[in-house]
Amino acid sequence: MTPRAAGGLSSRAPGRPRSEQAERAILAAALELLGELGIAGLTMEAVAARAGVAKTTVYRRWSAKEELVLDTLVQLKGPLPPVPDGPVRDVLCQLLNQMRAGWQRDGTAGLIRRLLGAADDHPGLADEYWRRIVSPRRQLLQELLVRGIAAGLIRPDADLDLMVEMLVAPILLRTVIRPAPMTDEQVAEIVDTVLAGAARPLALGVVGPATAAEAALAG
Amino acid sequence: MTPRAAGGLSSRAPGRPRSEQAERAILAAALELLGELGIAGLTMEAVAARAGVAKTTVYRRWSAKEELVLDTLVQLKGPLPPVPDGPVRDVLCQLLNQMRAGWQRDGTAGLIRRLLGAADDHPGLADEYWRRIVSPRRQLLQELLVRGIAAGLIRPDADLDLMVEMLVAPILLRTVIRPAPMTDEQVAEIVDTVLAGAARPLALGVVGPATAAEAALAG
DNA sequence: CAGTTCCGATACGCATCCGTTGCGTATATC
DNA sequence: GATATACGCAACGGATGCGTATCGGAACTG
Repeated sequence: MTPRAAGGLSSRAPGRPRSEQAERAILAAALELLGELGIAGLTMEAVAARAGVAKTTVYRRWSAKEELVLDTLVQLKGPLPPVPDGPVRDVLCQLLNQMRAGWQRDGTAGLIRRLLGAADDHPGLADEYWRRIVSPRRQLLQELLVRGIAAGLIRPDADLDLMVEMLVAPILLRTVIRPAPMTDEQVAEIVDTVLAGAARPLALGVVGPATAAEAALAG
Repeated sequence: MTPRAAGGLSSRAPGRPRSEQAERAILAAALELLGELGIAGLTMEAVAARAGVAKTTVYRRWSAKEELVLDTLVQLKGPLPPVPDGPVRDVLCQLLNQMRAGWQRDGTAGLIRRLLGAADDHPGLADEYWRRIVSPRRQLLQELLVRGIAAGLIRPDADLDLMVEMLVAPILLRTVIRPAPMTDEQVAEIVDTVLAGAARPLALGVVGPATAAEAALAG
């Protein structure tokens, strides 16, 4: 589509070149407005205004609103944080606190809430976000849990998918779904709880006596 | 406002009375459309059409769209399910599976996602939903955990708020945020994990040796 | 300088939706 | 029957937003 893609070596295309600064400004403005107003609330006029650019300049690059929104989300990916070395338990705390900080930054929580609400209108967008951003980080946690199995910290037949969700979901709830304060100690509490549960041989042996005591107390 | 509120005993207000059937049809249609299209997508014309009613009939009862939406949500409350008797662990499984079934019914998940996305536009609506629907059920779970403390199943200084969220959040994630299959066994797994973590005296004694073993393995 | 493309500004056509109004008809009380 | 209200239908004014079109000027190539 773009003439720039064709001319690799020789002469550039004739005419005034497109301003790359305008392109960056448009994407930045779109990202902001996306978090503030959501997909439905975002308007091309507002994007152009905040970017300090005429509406025609936006439409010259993205022929429709949905294309702009998709490119805006794609630029979000960011590099995966490197996995630090150390005991699995401490690394888990560290990574989860990192996620928490990310969700609490700026308007990130609002942006994710907006995307959730619009997931049914634009399934492609939500899938893209999940594929590019969520899945890799989830994969990373899961590999960490595998290390935990090797270290004898987690029983080998544990449901790792479920464990990852038990680690992430409470933090997601307190940062994105229903923002509320959350301390490092609480994150550690979550990690220790999940690890304690994953170390348990098969549950019934542990829960049995307690419920028996309770039954005796109730009866 | 309504003349019906004034005339308690004697004569009814003059003129043709309002159709209560139309009122029910409007609320039902609004609820459906709210789940399908969200607050922003819901239009008064669509509500009237689906209810089989003229638009004026809607505006005669609710003077604006937001008022209709609020009344639509309020009718959702439904009675709190009675707390069954039995061992805390089993009752927890039962209640959580009940919540899971509720979220998986019909378009409930979509409705909640829509509300989440619109929470920033209409903070009053989200608060109302939380106050009327979420909080009572959360309170119920918390009281159940108090019973668990009395039974010696949970250590007395446990963070009950956090525990409730650790129980609910993973289910919320798999039913509302990112719908995926979930079995009764997985719900039980969550309950047992959280209970195992809450029984632990103070964590460090349990995690210590495992990380030590891991450190020996890594070094 | 000639040719080409980008840019900003403005205006437009088209569609959607909110909330209102007018009118003829239906259903109630006195 | 007189009166008062609700109902369905249709149309309207006002606002918003998408995507397009036009125009003068700016930037870059040969």
